[in-house]
Amino acid sequence: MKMSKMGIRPEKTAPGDAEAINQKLLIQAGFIHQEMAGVYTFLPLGLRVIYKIENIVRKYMDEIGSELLMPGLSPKEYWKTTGRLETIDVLFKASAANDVSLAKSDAEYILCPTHEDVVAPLIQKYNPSYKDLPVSVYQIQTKYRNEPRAKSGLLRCREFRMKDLYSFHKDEADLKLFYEEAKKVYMKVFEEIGIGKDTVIALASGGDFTRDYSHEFQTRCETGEDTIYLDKTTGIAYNKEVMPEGADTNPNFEVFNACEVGNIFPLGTKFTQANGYEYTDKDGSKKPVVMGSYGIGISRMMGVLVEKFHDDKGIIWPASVAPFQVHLVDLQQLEEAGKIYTQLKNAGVDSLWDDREMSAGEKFADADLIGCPVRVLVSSRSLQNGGVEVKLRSETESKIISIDKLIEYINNV
RNA sequence: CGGGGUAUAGCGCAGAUGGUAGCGUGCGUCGUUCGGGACGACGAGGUCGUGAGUUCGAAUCUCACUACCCCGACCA
Repeated sequence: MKMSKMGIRPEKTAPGDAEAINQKLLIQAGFIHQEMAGVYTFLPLGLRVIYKIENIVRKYMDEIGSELLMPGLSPKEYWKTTGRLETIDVLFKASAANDVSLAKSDAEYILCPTHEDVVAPLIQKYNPSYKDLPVSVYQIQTKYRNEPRAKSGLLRCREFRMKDLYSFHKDEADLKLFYEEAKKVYMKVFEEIGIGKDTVIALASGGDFTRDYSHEFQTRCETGEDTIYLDKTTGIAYNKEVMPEGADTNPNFEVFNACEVGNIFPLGTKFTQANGYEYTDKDGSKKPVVMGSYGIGISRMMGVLVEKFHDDKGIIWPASVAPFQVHLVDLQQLEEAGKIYTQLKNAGVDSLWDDREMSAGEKFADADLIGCPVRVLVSSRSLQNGGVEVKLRSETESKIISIDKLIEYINNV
């Protein structure tokens, strides 16, 4: 992508009222634009990161479920059926009553905060028999939750991207099998994104979903809003919310801040029973379907990555989710820059080509701010020295690489 | 929803005791520069969050409202 045609440019200063580092850097670098508290536009750079994260998630979720897409807008009746119209206090309700064309209508809809209530009747319709189970579906979709206090940039939004997967089983034992498999697949996702070693599975409250524990995927992060207690002998992690008083003085626990990037719930029959979803077993008897739900916060993940991976100059994206692999800096509008851009493109390397007429310092500053893994600098000086100058965002030293070895170099980074 | 803070040019900010708004940056034109946010000259850009009130006169004082940020409560 040519930077001159991106339609968005980095700011020289960070927003004055932002405190969270992800909010400051993502806005300053031009990844997101705030529309309201907790509601953001994903700008070209930001959308690319969202897609990168989503595609990694998608790749692994395809191993355990099939993708579909449910609507963000849903009929109120689904939520009445499950009783959650009253119990979820962050529901956004959409009204059509003031639309002249529907003058007398008092129809009210729900902007979905999650989809258990929508997916259960859907799956019920197509999967009546023991032969159909287990079955699982997922989607990557925009959620709406009227958080009483949106904050910290992408960490806590009122509109956000989420992957949610739902599984349906004949019994608790089968759910348990799937549930454990889902944990493993989740960890693969986090490993590929680059936070595998820093992510633990913590026992947490099941909320009003279940009296059992739910399991949170918590990524170590100094600015994270959750506190995790890791039992050093058993290796089991707990969210502070389920810890008894006094545990923080117990030396057997390692205590650290973390940010929740995923949460999985054994739902039991709460949603299926509310809908009267029973399958017909082999012997002809009716039995309640057992359900689980599994979420990953896509847009929050983007925020967490910035919280974790940055320095005083800007973002340092993990290569797997960087908006571009290469930031091509062209200091003098050289013809070679265009050739290199095409060469990279033909080799399947995404690059952001800074073709703007600006000073070198500004281009370097923007490259550091945006945070692509590899900076490739082409200038009359670099050409004189035998090629292009490459520098990793995570390092300070640069070196000259001949143009014909550039692709090979990048592929080995 | 409680507590605190903020709201002035695209962005970042300054404007004591009331007198009709300024700096930096960015933007436009010209010239000089050209490898870590270059320099000079000229220029464009603001109903000072909204609405009332006090006053001859309000960015400034009073009240109400709204929005945003932070702490707390909440977070299926």
